[in-house]
Amino acid sequence: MRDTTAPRAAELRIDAPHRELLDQVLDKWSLSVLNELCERPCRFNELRRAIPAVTQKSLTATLRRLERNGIVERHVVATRPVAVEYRITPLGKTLRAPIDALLDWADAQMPRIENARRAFDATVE
Amino acid sequence: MRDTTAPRAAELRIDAPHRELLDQVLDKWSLSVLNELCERPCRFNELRRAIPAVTQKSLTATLRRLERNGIVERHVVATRPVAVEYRITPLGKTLRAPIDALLDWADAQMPRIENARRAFDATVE
DNA sequence: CCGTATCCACGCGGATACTG
DNA sequence: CAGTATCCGCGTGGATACGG
Repeated sequence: MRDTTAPRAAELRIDAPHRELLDQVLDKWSLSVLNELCERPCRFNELRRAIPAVTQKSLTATLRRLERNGIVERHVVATRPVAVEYRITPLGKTLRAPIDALLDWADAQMPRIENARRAFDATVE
Repeated sequence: MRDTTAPRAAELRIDAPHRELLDQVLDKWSLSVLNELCERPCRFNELRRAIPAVTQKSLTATLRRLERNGIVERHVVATRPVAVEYRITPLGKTLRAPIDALLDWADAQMPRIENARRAFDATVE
């Protein structure tokens, strides 16, 4: 919680580490992956099926990035062939609330946004 | 507001329009711009000075995108030379809360994230 | 099943120069 | 002052093929 008593704002600095973190955590496929893993642990190919548009390469990259940031865990079960299960971590769960806030915002404001886009596109034609 | 009465999760769909909207609103420079404009209306070059790392081209693009989505307004004062003032709109202000939630999360969890990164990088070396 | 390796196209964003 | 125009490198992400 940042200081809300300060009359001046300006303390809302978006520095490089912040930006980088948000980029890693909010990138193209992360939200979908997080969404799935918030419900249940998933195998790699379960995730692929749940998110049909993602390629294998991108899904691997997304999972590695989230793992590196401590958002998901990777569990390898040494069967033949191997089974790999991905789970959300406690740290990852703390991301749920702010992401939900963002998605709620998007849901709520989407009509106004679309109006604004139409209006803008009309003036520029 | 999504339906919070549903016991099941899985309703947290991230579809293409959602992703596109978030991409437009959370892109590389938008947070910094929004941050400035939440405090006060700004001229173009005021914004450049406030965000030294942004190029003219990128700042223009960011402002156009935000304007198109109804997040900021552009006011041209017909002096010589022209003055252009950018302001946040009421719609834009509704973005503040979810973005703050995200930045608060980043502030709070940054140490844990950095630990996770070090641990991960150590195992992979 | 769960990846890695390779190739390639495309678009973003920076640098620079110029204009009303 | 507030942009537009142009060029260009570089990373990201898709397609495809192969490996443990």
